[in-house]
Amino acid sequence: MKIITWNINSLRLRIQNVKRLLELEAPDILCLQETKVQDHDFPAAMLKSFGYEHLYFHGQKSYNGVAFISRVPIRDIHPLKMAGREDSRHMSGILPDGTELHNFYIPAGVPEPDPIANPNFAYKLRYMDELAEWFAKNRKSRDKMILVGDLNIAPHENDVWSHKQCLKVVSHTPAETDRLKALQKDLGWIDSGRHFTPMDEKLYSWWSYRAEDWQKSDRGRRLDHIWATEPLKNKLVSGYVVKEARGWNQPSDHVPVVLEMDVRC
DNA sequence: ATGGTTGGTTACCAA
Repeated sequence: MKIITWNINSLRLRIQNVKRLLELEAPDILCLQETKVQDHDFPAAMLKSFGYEHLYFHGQKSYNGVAFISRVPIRDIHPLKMAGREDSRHMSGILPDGTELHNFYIPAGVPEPDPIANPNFAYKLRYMDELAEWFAKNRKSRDKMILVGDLNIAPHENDVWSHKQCLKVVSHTPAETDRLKALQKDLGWIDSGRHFTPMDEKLYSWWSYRAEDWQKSDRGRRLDHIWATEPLKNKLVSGYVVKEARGWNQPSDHVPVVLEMDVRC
């Protein structure tokens, strides 16, 4: 089974990029964030024509929005709402083998990393706190689960281009990285990105639109993640990012993150 | 210290 997560930053604008990824990587399930499309405008016919029959989406106007583009049916689709808001930032479902799949778009929280001056950052911290509470209360480390998404946090030193210069930049502040690491530790989640790429190697999934040349400056961050719980550990086969997607026509600022597992779905 | 770009919507907000 191959699962991909991708912040598409408008599904309708980048439907041809989605087609290209599906042809290139042929995932069983593509998990999207920032679809920016309401459910009645979701490009279902187009995605079905790409060979993906099972579509699940939870969108809203202009912002946010998550989806599963799948070759296999996913049951018990369910959105979680955090921090007292109705944002379309999560959906979960159960795969045919019983694994629970969670797809998150965690608030970016920009621009200043100050919860008093910046309500967006306060929302992000509260979202993280409630997320940790929800998993602690409702799930166990022995549950077969995969968690993917744009978590908007680069937890480790080599998940950003400069640890020192990013410490006060939203996505790499201790308030955020401590919370993400605690969430990971609680249920013993395995970070597949770092399972397959050593900690001392730079690994990014996002490059800003604002760089003159994203490749040359290479000021990336690893904001997108795929985690798995312990029962799936010995099934993990490979994990990588599709960096070339950042160079496609009208690219998303995020690239797809891939996990392959030795599991039939 | 600042501005740099993009997308959705349609005058700015979110990232």
